Amino acid sequence: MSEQSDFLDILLENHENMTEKQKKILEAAVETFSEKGYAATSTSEIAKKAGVAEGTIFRHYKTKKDLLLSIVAPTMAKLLAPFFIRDFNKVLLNDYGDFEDFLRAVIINRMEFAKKHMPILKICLQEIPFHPELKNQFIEHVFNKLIGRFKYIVESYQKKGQIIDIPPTSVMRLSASAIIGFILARTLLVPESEWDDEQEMERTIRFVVKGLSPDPK
Amino acid sequence: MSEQSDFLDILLENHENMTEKQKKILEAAVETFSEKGYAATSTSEIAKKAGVAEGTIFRHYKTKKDLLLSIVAPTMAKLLAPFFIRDFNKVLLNDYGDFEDFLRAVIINRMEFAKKHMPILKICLQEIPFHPELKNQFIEHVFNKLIGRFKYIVESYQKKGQIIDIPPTSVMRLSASAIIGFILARTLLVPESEWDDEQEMERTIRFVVKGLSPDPK
Amino acid sequence: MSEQSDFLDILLENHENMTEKQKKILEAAVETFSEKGYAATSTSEIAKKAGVAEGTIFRHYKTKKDLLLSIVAPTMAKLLAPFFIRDFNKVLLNDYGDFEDFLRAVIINRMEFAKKHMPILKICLQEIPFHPELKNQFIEHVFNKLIGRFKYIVESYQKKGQIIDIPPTSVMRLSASAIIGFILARTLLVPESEWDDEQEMERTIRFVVKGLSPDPK
Amino acid sequence: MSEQSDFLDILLENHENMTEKQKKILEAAVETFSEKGYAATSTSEIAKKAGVAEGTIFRHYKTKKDLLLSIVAPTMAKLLAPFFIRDFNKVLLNDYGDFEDFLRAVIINRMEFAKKHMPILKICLQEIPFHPELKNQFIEHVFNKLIGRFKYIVESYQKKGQIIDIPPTSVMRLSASAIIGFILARTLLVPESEWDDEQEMERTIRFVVKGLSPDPK
DNA sequence: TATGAATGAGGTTTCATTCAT
DNA sequence: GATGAATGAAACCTCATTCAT
Repeated sequence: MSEQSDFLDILLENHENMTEKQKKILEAAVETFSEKGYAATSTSEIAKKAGVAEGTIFRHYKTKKDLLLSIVAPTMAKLLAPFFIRDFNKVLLNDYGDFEDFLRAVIINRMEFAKKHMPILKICLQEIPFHPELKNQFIEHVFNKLIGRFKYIVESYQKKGQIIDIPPTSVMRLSASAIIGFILARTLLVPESEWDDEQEMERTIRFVVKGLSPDPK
Repeated sequence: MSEQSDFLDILLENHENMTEKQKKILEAAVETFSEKGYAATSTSEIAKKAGVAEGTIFRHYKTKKDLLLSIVAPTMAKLLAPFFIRDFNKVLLNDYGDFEDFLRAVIINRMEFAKKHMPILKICLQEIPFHPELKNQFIEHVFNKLIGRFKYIVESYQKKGQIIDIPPTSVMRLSASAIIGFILARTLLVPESEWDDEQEMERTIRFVVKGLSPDPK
Repeated sequence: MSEQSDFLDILLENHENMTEKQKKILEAAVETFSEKGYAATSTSEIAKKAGVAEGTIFRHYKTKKDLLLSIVAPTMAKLLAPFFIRDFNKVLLNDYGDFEDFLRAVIINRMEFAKKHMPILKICLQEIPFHPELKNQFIEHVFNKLIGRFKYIVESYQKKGQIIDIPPTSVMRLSASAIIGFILARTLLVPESEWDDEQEMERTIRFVVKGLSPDPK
Repeated sequence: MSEQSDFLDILLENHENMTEKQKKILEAAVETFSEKGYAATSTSEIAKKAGVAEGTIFRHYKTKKDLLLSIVAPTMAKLLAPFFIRDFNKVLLNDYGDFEDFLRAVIINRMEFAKKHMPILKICLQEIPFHPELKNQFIEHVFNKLIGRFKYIVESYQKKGQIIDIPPTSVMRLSASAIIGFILARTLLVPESEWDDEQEMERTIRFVVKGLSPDPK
């Protein structure tokens, strides 16, 4: 399954009846927003890149902001959170005995996801701070649901004595920092340099696992 | 020393001969760029907020981009890196025996710095990805110098057997992730909620220290 | 007979083969043109209000202007003048002895007409000044025919010594001003306030009759 | 005193500090709005006619609507009503014994006013029905004040036995219809034809005076 | 016949920048 | 140095109209 079609599958989940041109518009918008930022992108640029007339954009999206939301909102509401949660369920059902195995699965999974959807994720990251609606959507659909799931998982590992006894939110913050830092370092800072993926991942996992391990009695 | 004057001190280091109006322009620009993003901010808006005429901005800064650079560049070149390095020197001279003490000092120091200069840091974070000059400046003046310093420090602690034997860049990535994650969580995600600063900091320090500690032989 | 069907009857006089959609389009156009003015009304708005596709309008009316003309032209050519003339004939055939009786009949008749077709009349009033074709049509089909008829009637009353001996056009101007002023005051200025229709009409009739009565010898 | 400068005097009453270009914009806007209607006039057309850049319009008037209001509102608030009232005062102070003399003065005065400001009056007439703010302003600043004044005058003539004893509003309606009908016939319908101004005016005055005269006892 | 996606010209408005004062 | 009117290119958006289905 190619990245392209996968991306469209996701954005199309509820809009199967999408024109070819509309798809082109979405693709062009994602690419340009990601490269230059939302505010610095002009609709005429998107139209040109999509190979459509500028008016066509506004037939499908009432405003430029609408176009942004139609990219970011489903990414957060239907893509990020559900995927996350589904993965976590899978992870739980598989009943990884070790926190380490669980962490490894999550990192690999999210890493792949990030690689596939980097442009759209970059847009989210860049625009959420400037658009209160997006911020609210993020908190509601992503953050809160994430916390709920994570709390349950962490507590189960804490009961097993594999994680130190601190609030699950703190566990989440520390783990997420490491994972996101790993992804960002990988994709943004050193995109082409010497970087042993396998090794760095192992180092990250070891770091988190040891960092969160309980003190010996 | 008030935050205001401190901010201006920094941006003024090389431009002692700055008019009152110019200072007002800088302040207004920082505030607005931070709130709405560079591309979404109009110069007329800055002028209004600064209480100057629209033309006055262009008397001091040839273009709007110039204004951005005059905020971000010195922040990175003279503010971020030098401060960092100076602190590190202090830290080293004081010869903290424990890596833990060193880490604690760094976190407290950077935390204060971030609190004081949040708007300007937000601008950097948001705009660096879209402006190649800034990206280069960042890598050259901040990232590379940081790595140089850090490498030296990490290796000294590795020699003391307090840090696991992995590449200093990995140590830096893992530590920085935790610190930056701590700061972002503190300032962006939970700006007003229940958050025990002291405790969370201790948890973060413990996490990094344990996470980087060498395996027992 | 409902107002709706009556309206369509009139506009349909020569176009018996009008589809249901076409009727809907005409109704929607009349309503919207009247509310917002021709230039400020978009064809898509009409389409939406009529419940048809945007393209359907242009299947029946080559241009937007065509749509306007197809409303205004028949209203003037077949609706306004003929009705007027027919009434006048009736009036004359009945041979009202008194100018006063004649005037009363005209006012009542036109008042009812105006109430029934206010939107379409408003469109005519608003758009005639901006469209030379309409202006010509108005002068040719309404104004000139009206004058011809009126001249004959006025002269007959002048012969009877019931109207002062001034040019019929002046009589027409003065009478029309009073009648139109009456209708506008009634429909536009005081649409809901205290207004005794019966009494105001009597006052208007008395005003015109006395105003046009010959000087006593 | 030329019509041009007079017009600007009026619109400038409160804005003495108006750019030359701004005046040009106002003139061009009045001319074009009057000719083609507000909605059918483009700002680029106004700019071209005024000999300024399109942006210049929006430096002085935030929106196109603003430009309309800046023409119509003062015309109604400061021009129409006050002039009217001042004239009426003059008229009263001069203590015209006869209602006929009073009427003659009013007709002449308003006729001149209409001739001078026809374009701007046409704009008012055309646009008030489509803009609720304007409608309210008209009722508040023109209509209500007019009624107040007129009531007083009419009643004084009714006491003198020169006007029939009907409500002053009815007197006003009938008189205004005749005057406005006179002006419109003169300026719109027969702008160039054979029309003896002097005679038509006398006929109108006679018509109103006789039409409103009390019944002989 | 009816549709509605697509168009592109043109509409209103914004904005960085210039320049006479 | 400071102003703010002026600019004109370009931004976002609308709309009458066309055309493949």
